[in-house]
Amino acid sequence: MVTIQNRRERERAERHQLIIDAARELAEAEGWEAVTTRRLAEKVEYSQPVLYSHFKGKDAIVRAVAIQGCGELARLMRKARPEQGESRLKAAAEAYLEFAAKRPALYDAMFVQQVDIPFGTDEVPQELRDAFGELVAAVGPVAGERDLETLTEVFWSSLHGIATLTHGHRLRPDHHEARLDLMLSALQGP
Amino acid sequence: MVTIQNRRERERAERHQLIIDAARELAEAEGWEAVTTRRLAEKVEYSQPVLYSHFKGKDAIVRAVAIQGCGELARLMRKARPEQGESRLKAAAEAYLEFAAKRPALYDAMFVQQVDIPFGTDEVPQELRDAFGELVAAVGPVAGERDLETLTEVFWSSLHGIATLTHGHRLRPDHHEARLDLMLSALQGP
DNA sequence: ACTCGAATCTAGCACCGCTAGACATCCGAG
DNA sequence: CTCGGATGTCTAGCGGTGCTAGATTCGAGT
Repeated sequence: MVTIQNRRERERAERHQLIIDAARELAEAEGWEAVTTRRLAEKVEYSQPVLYSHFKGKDAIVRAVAIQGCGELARLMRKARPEQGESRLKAAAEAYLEFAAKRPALYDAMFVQQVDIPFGTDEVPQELRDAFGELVAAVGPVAGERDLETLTEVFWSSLHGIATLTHGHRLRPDHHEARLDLMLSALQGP
Repeated sequence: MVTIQNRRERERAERHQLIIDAARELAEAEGWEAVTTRRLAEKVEYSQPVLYSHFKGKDAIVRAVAIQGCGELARLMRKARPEQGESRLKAAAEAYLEFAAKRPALYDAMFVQQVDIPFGTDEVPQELRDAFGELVAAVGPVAGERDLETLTEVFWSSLHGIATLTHGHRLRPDHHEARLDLMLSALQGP
C-alpha cells in the first residue's frame, strides 16, 4: 500500500512548507526577534516538538526561509528589465535594493544573520547560485577586460553595503539615487 | 567634603569602563551570543544588578562598546599612511578592512547589529564622526567633480559590504586583493 | 476488535534579560 | 562613641527563550 504512505509524505511536505511560510510571515510582520518556537508553533497550530520533527532547530527554519528568499530575489532580478535609456546594471541594482528595502527581514536572514548557508566548496543551494548568476549577467556587459566574477563580487558588495547601511539608518535617506548613480557610473568603467 | 565624593565617582567611572572592557573581551573571545549579563557580571566580579546601575540594559552596554570601537577605527585609519606608490584611498581601505577582519565582534556591534546609535539628526557620538571624517579625508583627493559626502558614502558602503560578506564566507577568500583593487580603481574615477 | 507502532503533546530543563526587596556598609550628626 | 539613615550590593525570582524526555493519543493491519 503506497497511497497511504504517499498521502502522509505529502501532508508532511505541506506542513514543512507551512512552517517556513509562517516563520517568514511572522518575521516580516514583527521582525526575527518575534519569531520564537512557541509563537511559531501556535501560528501553525501544532505544538513545539512538531517543529523539531521537521527541522533540526530554529536555525534550520531560518535557513530554509533564507534559501527560499534567495529564490525570490533571483526571480525578481531576472524579471527586472531596464527601462528606456537605463543600463541593465542599473535595473539589476534597483531590483536588488528594492527587494532589500521591501523585505528587510527576509534580506536579514539571507545575508546578515550568519545562518551558515554553505557558500564555499560545499553544495551551494541552487536558489543562491541563481541569484548570483543574475548579478553576473547584469555585470557582464560592462566588465570589459576586468575579471567578471571578481567584478560581480565587488558589485554585490556595494549593493549589500548600501542595503544594510541604509536599513540601519547610517546613510542619508535622500541622496539614495545620487549614491546609486555614483556607484554605477564608477563600476561602468572608463 | 568633596574628596570622598570624588573617590566614589572615580571608582564608579573605573568600574563603568571595566564593564565595557569585559563585554568587549568576552565578545571578541567567544562572540556576542556568549555575552550574557550573568557571565559579564561574573567576569567583573559583581552581581548582575550592578550592571543595571551603570547601563540601562544589555543593549546600552553593547552600544558603549560599539562607540569606543568607532574611536579605535578612527584612530587606526588616521594612523594609516599610504606606503610607497599607494594611494591614500587604498591605505584607508586596507586599514578599514583589516580592522573589520581582526575585530569581527567589535565591527559587528558597530555596524551590523542594529544597536540604534543615533546616526541622523540626533547627537552623533564624536567617535563616529571621527571615523567617517577619516573616510571623507581619504576620498577627498579622488572625488574630482563628484559630491564628496555622497562618494564617501559609496566608498563606505563598498567597504562595509566587502567586510560583512567576507566575514560571512560569501566571497572567495583568495581574490581579496583583486576585489579591493577593482573597487578602488573603479572609485578612482576616469 | 485488538494490538502495536507512529505521531503528537504535556511538562520540564537550563538558560536568558531584568528587577523588587532584603541586606550590608559606611557617613555624619548628636 | 553611638546610632540613624542613606547608599550601595546582593539574593531570589519573574516571565521569557530554545529544546527534549516521557506520557499519551491515534490509526492501520491482522
